[in-house]
Amino acid sequence: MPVATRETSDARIIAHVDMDCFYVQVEQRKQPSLRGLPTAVIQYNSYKGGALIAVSYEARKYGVKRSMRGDEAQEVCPQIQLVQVPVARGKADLNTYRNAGSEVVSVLASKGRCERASIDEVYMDLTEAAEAMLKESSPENLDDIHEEVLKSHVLGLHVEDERDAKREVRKWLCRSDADYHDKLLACGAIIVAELRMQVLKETEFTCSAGIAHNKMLAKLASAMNKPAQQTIVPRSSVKGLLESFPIKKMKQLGGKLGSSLQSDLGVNTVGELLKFSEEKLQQRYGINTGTWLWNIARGINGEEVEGRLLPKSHGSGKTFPGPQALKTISSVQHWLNQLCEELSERLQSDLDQNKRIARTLTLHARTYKGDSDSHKNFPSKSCPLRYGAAKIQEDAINLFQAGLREYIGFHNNKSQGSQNSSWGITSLSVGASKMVNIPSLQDSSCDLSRQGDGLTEESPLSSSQAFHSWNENGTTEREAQPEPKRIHAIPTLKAVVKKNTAKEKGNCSILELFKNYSDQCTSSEKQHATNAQTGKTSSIGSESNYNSDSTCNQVESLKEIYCEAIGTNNRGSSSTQAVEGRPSWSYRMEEIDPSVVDELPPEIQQEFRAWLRPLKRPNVVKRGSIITHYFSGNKN
DNA sequence: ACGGCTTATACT
DNA sequence: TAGTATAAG
Repeated sequence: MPVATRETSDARIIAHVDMDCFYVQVEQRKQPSLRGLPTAVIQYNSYKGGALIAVSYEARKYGVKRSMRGDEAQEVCPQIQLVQVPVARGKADLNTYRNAGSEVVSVLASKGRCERASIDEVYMDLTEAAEAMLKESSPENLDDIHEEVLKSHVLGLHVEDERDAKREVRKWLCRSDADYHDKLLACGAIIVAELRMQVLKETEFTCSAGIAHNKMLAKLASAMNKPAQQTIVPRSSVKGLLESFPIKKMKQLGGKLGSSLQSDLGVNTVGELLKFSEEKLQQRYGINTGTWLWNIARGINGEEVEGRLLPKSHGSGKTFPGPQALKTISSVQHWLNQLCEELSERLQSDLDQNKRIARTLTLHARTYKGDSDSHKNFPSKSCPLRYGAAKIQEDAINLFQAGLREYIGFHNNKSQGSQNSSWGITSLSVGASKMVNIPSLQDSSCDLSRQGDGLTEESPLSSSQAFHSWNENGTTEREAQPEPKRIHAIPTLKAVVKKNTAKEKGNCSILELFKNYSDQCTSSEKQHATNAQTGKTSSIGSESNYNSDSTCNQVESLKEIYCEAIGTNNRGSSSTQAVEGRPSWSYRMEEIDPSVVDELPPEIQQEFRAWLRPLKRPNVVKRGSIITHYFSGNKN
């Protein structure tokens, strides 16, 4: 029977795919003679030989690092091949890399839900694919496992002798006493190896990957063995992995937050985070961040793979460091024109290929910060976006002027008409955001499955025309236009909760537990939930006694909620409605006393707690306020 | 005041 | 909402 799991449970199979020194590979494909040579991609050759933005693994052996200048790189590695980023309109042009990234995504998207995490990284949810594979042939029966799979690294698997590695990995993959999670992981690893080979074949790019039960662990793993390798994270290895893992290397903790963890809490490894209660972390870092930290310390991460193959915004920018700072309106005008041209071009391709438009134009600028006392930043400004390079340019310069007036007003002094020196712009950028699909050209089938083909799809004229007619009589009256049907502008909290609550398939220890539990806990019908409980049930959950009526009731209600969410009581579709009005639920999650979870068997308490907890909560209460402290439940 | 350029997200 | 700040690579 098809079983369901909530996505926040760790029965998922998640992969993180990370292209190896991607820009270098793109250049090496363009210029194959560079293959195998120490190579780096640089931009702006002028100052100290340009800045490195990607370094091949051959070059890394010589100590070449990103964030070296070209000159520096040549000192440590004289043979290094330096390739320049393409330049257009006087600025770096990353389009070739963007397009190459899209090539990769469209290969990967054939196999499962993909989230484009950056130009060269993708998350995949392979749960369904892995389950399907496991269903028809468990890896234990697989004689024919490809070399690439055997080259996987399995965390926590000890291989005495390197030469035995593949044999050991095969044994791990095929061992018949593997638990369900490990078998699914094995299937995931097989799928990922296939995908990586397919990427290589179709794009000539190598990549590395991590296969784990959630995004955080998958991401961690993909970086552990590079290039062109994959790493598996069995559940049993998580604790040991995180224990000594440097906190600053965790995603999201590389900046100030991570530093604060170190200096304020004295936490240098993820393991050391375990010492702090959830409340303590919430009190210090806010409700969401606190809970997030508490979870990642335990290897728990319920974030979903988004299913998004296209970027949510486009931007074009350039810096004008130090002496090159722009000091006249006309120089700003010039550069804004360049940036807007590029932006407009990219918006037009996006429209042609993906049938969507951007609705907001944003301008950012920076001024030098050094000496002047008033620490005021140049304000960002935005306005409705009108298509066409000329219009974007016009709007952008107006935004700039508006920002400048404000900036000068705050800053201090008298404006010198147009010439001079109370300001200097060190960075300019324009961005387009709030992408929405165009109703008329959007076919009714689900776009997600088609997005990957955007590149190959072709009907530029028709799409432009459709757009223009839609847009025709209202550049300013845009709001009066009929709204595109399937706008999902901002995911509301409700939507998030819904996604996390109503869910699909898989298998889960909780479900199994409840099966057993209801077998023994006589009544499976809720009306009889008040049945007298005898000591018999305690055989499940250690010594804990389910002897209080209310506890039993609540445990029953947990069960109902769980069954509801996974659609065993109702069809999956009804659960959508259940979240909005909850007509079909007998209990609300928030009515459950959290302490009943303590009564559950220890092995699933953590899982259930993660499951009960909404992914995000509105951050209403001020950080560290008395109120938070006062109402925070007690957990050890 | 240089590592440049892009993107995403959380907070307010 | 718009605008700011943080983070990543």
